[in-house]
Amino acid sequence: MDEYSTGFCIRAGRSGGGGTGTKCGRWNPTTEQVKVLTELFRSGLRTPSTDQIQKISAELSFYGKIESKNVFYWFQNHKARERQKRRRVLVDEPTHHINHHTTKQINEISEAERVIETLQLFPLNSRLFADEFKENTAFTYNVGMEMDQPTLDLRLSFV
Amino acid sequence: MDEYSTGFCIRAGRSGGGGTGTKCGRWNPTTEQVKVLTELFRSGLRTPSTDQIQKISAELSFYGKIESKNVFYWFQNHKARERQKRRRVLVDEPTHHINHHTTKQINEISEAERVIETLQLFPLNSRLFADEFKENTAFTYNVGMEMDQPTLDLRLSFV
DNA sequence: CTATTATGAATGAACG
DNA sequence: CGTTCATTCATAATAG
Repeated sequence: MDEYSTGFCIRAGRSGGGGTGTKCGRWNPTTEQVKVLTELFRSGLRTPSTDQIQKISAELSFYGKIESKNVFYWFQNHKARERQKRRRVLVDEPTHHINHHTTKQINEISEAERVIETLQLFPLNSRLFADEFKENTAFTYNVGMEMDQPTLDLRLSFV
Repeated sequence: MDEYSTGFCIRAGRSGGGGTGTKCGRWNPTTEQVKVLTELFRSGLRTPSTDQIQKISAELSFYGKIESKNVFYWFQNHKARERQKRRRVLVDEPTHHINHHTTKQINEISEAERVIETLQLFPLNSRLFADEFKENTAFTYNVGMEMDQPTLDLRLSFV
């Protein structure tokens, strides 16, 4: 239809040789990776700094191939889509209906959002994650604590 | 359940022809424009001066609607992302023995940057690009400077 | 297989 | 300049 399809994405293509399912297409996060990322997001982390991104990436690499940019995009997209949805709800909801039950967890997020502002560094530990690999052991989220990492400066430009 | 219909504001229908009226939305560069810009960037141009921007914009306007600020932003973004990308890869790719290769490339670029600093003007040959796509051939105008400037061919071995 | 959805990736624009 | 936001493109995943 449209001709403006710049289509120049990473065309993995079958680079002669083994096509061992090496789908160099796009990153396909594992369940565990998504789980961790989602947890971080729910904890309030919205825009991790470069340092954070790299640490997160490093930790998540335990579960499978991953790059920093994947983490970067993941948060970028999640935040954007969160806003997108919220926005749609607002638009979809004229000034008529006073309250709706569609605004349920949105409030939660707003709440958590504030909490993370002072999050120093998540205690990501490969061993830790490995242990809870399959077990649904509640995450040991020592948000305010540091394991053995020195108080890393991790301030978001909050106000 | 998602039926995003944020479809207001035409989707840049500036397909060559009457690009008139197409004013909403953001600039959607044509492949030709991107190609030229990329070429310039690869030639070492990183922060074009106002004059350069003006001329580049003028040149690219042949391929479609474009403003100076688009060119300005394009270079800003491209440079920033190139750097960002390099930085990530640097920290993100420990599996590879990164000799001084990376550094070498950087130096090369710095060098090229210096070179382009004196790049008088457009080393582009419009006809070349046009020829590659359609038949917009007949199209020999000079970027606003003297027409004594012979059509330089800055073609790189790339593409 | 084709159509739809979910989401990774890209990038124009702009902010601090 | 580095970072952030918004829209859009492309494609893996999944429904039909």
